[in-house]
Amino acid sequence: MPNLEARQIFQLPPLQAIRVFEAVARHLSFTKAAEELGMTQAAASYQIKLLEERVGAPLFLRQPKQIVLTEAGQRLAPAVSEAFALLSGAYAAARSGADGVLYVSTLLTFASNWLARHLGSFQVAHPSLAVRLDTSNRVVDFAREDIDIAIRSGGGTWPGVEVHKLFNADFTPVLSPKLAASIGGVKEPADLLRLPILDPGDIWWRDWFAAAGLPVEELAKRPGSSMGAQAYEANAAIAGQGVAIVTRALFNAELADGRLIQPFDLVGDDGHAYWLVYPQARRNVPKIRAFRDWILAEIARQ
Amino acid sequence: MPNLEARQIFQLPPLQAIRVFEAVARHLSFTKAAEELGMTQAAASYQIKLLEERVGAPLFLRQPKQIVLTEAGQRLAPAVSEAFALLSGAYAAARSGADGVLYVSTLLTFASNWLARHLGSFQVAHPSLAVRLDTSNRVVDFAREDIDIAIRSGGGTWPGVEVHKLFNADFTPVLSPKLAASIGGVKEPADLLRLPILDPGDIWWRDWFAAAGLPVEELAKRPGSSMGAQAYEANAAIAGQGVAIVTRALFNAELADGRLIQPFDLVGDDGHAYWLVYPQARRNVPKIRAFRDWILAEIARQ
DNA sequence: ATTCGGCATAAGGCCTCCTTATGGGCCGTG
DNA sequence: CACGGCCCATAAGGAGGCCTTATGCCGAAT
Repeated sequence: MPNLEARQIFQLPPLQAIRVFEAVARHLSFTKAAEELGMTQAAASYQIKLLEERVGAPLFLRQPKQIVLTEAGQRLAPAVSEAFALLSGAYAAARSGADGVLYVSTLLTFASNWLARHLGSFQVAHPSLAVRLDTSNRVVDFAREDIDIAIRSGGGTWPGVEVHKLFNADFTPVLSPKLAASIGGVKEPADLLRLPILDPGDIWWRDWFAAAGLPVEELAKRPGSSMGAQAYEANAAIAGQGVAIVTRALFNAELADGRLIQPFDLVGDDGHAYWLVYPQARRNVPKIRAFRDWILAEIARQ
Repeated sequence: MPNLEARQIFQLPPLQAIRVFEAVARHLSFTKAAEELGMTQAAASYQIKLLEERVGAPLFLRQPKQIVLTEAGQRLAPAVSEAFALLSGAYAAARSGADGVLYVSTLLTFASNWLARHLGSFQVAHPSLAVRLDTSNRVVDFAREDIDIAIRSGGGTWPGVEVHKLFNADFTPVLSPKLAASIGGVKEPADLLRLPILDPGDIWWRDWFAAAGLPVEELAKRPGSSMGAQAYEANAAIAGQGVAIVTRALFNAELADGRLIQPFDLVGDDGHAYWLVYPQARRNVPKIRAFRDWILAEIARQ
């Protein structure tokens, strides 16, 4: 394609030259301006000459001791300064303004059972960073949604994103102590068959049954009511309505204070895990680093 | 010198990228923006990516049918548009505004005896061009003074400037018919010795006396009162106060209407001339071309 | 299902823009 | 008055920013 930018070129000045002009007009010195811009005096001279040729008139009068603006230069200088002030202001705002809000896309269960409990310490550590949660189970596309960082579960293989494993998405049955007591305690896997199974259609149940040596076909007979999220089923379990199969890491608190008990050491693991992910290109963005460092440290503490 | 522009770089965005961003934000399309800027879509994509990396956040969400601004983009776009509007406005003003006034540095005599009589026709031809005369006999330095074009006399060899010869700075004695009649007419050069010589110290008188075969030492005896400009001496001559030595081209009107007469065909010429000069680099500036073309045509008409 | 519109990416080359080196003009000082 | 210092201009040379061409991918619409 031929270079057809002619029209543009006459509407807008060469921007690099304008930047130099702004500095020179401010200092009324090529040398000082060049210093400020981190370039040589010759480069500043070159750019000003360029701009003067484009404008069609000299912008500075070269006088012995110092330079002064010509009439054309005086016309140009104030507006240029103002324009640059605007630009740098907006640029700074876009940089740091965006740093003030962190958009996190997170899975339902993780949000309610992990984030909700720990986010407080992040806020304390980063009081100027507001976190906004986008809670849903879809896999967000960073190119299409305004999301900085996400929690996902799965195999940990997504293209173009940086991934950090948070914990394995293992699974094991849990229930309330009261429910267990109602049948005289849950001592061996087969005891579970005497209790309601929450979301028996979940593939985890089948895997765990198989691993525990229980008849998988039992599951199919059960009334299938899936609530769609571990958090809901766990709440049902806490309420004593049945046995749920959950990832322990998400229920540390309930298991610790006895609202839920894990009757068996047998833990299923299909290789999936919970991951922290964000675009590779943004790995050094301060707010993203802050959140990553915090969450990894928090996970490690458990 | 190491490239130390780091500080700058973080204060101001890459300007070329900003220019592209402005267009993309306006069109909400990489392709259309690239078209407007006279470049390829790939180039626009490249610049936006660059800017996004600098800002540290995506500026656009790439959605199937069209792109939309992210929050960071929305923060940036209005200010950028405004800044560019400012810039292009000021740039245009500096370009055309400077075109509206033509600064002419001119010699005293030329101003009063030639320009003053002809400038009217230039104004008629270029009503939007205001001419400002800077009348003095020094040689202006275009780099140091806010001057577009100048009239100089001399050898015609100045560096860095474009020169056009207007007419030779020849010289010959002139006087009022009345003064000539007062001694019964001026018929041969020696007759002049019976009349007052205006500015006898002028080197032109010596040259002309020598050429006319008159005794040069006569000049030294005369009371020397130099008024410093042909125009003044010519006025004195018109008033009948003596004989002045002047360049004919500057007194065409007086010679034509009889206020002055040129008694002898003998004309001195030291090789000097009147020149139109202006910086070579500005030879294509419209207002300079306009003035040059006009003055050369006007001179040729005589 | 295929095509089309739109953006992303890779590879390669040009040309802008910067650097180094040098010179000139003017001013202050010894 | 000469010399050194400061500042800008200019020339030559080189690196890299930026653009182009070519191609791929994705989603939408025919």
